[in-house]
Amino acid sequence: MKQHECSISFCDKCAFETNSVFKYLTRDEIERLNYEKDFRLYKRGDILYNEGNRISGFYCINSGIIKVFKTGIDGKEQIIRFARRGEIIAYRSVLSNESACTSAKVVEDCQVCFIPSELLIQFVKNNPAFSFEMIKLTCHELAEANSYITDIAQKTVRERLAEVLIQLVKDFGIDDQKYLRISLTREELANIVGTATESVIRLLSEFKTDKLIELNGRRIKVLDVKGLNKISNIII
Amino acid sequence: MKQHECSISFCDKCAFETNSVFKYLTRDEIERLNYEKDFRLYKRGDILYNEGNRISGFYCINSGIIKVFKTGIDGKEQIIRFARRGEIIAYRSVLSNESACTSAKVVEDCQVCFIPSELLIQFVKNNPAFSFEMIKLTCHELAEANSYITDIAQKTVRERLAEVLIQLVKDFGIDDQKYLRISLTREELANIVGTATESVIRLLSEFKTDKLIELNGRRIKVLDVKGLNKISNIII
DNA sequence: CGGTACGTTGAGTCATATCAACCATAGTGG
DNA sequence: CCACTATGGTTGATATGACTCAACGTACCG
Repeated sequence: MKQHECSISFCDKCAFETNSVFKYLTRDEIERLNYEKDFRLYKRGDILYNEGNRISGFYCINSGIIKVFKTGIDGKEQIIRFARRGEIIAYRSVLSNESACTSAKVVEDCQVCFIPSELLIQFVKNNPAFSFEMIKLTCHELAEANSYITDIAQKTVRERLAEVLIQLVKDFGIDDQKYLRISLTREELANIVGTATESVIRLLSEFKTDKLIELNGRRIKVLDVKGLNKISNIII
Repeated sequence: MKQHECSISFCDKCAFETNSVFKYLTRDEIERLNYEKDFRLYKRGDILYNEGNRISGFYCINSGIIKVFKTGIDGKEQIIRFARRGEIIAYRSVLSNESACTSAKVVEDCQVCFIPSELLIQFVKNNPAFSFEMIKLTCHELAEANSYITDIAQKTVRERLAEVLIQLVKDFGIDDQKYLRISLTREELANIVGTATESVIRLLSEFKTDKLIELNGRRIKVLDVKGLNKISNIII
């Protein structure tokens, strides 16, 4: 878990570029944020915090990708969500003043800002507009979580894998060669879907046979989003 | 979906008795709440609102039990949570100004108060203490949802059913004869666990054989919480 | 009394997990 | 430079948990 100090663009610039919740802070508040934040670099595999940790602040991601997960039976990870540029993690534990109920690990090398707990609490308590946005953010995550519960409970692994691929396309996009802009190990994919690594491998190669995707090691080329949608049985 | 008007104790009294979020409102605010709320009665099976509805307010439960669920493949319900005395539902949709992402149906006859959207939004925008409590509430639900995702993804149906029974004991308690204070159909149990009705029936009768529970129609007597805990493989 | 909703049981099937073996790749250290 | 190890990917064989389908029992209700 290496950390390096270095400089980064001011928070106000970043907040507007990324459309983050910090957009709703006042000029003074964002100055304080800028002053008190701690800029850090992390490499793939680094852990930001672990389930059960009492944490003294939360993180805003400037670049890179973080996975947020819970650890279940015999250490198997269940990935809850990914966080990328402009998104914040660990704010839940700060706000409810509980120890972390998830862990966070770097998927793609990251630049993040660490922000002390007190600051978030003060902003929430003093700035109603910001507070309202935080509520919306949390509500949004809650809606997603509920819908994921329904999916996992009712859909087959095949349907869920197709859905996860579509979701990854929506969240991270594809490059000009149609390659997904996030690359995960088979095990990580399995830990999103909630299945065994071998099942992911088999299903991916089925999708490949059906010309829905192409595989190049860890890189996935998405050929037929409509086809995947059909498989995933998305409820509108 | 029958509704009746009638009188009920003032909100301030109720809020303190039930320890609800409304405890954090000012005297003036709770007066307004009291004045603008609409008291209603619902019977088992009544629907408060449906997924996709645009709703003009939210509900505070005074007595009875409501199930909040999402509708999945071919109409199968996935129960997300229950709400009981002092708890509020549908606030998520109000706050994020989206149509409902769940439905709500009465499990045990209810007295509820219907509160117009504007009121909640005003309270949240003007009362930081209340707003902070709303954030905590949402964060708490989020933590529970995340942990349920992990459970469904990683545990067997048997483990989950045991866990659900324990959770129901925690939430609703047992009477002096050790009967669970909520009675659900087998199908409803299945819709919490995320499985088929028949599977619940078979597993319940296994639990009965193993002297963990006793069954009397819809009523469940919980004999051995420790045993259920062991089966459920609870992660501390 | 028939109707409807719920509960139960058995049999058969299938998706998915598990176990095991093997390959590819990259990094490490002597 | 090569053996060594770790990590990730793949495939096949096998086991089994859980679902589906179907039949039937039970109980309440108008």
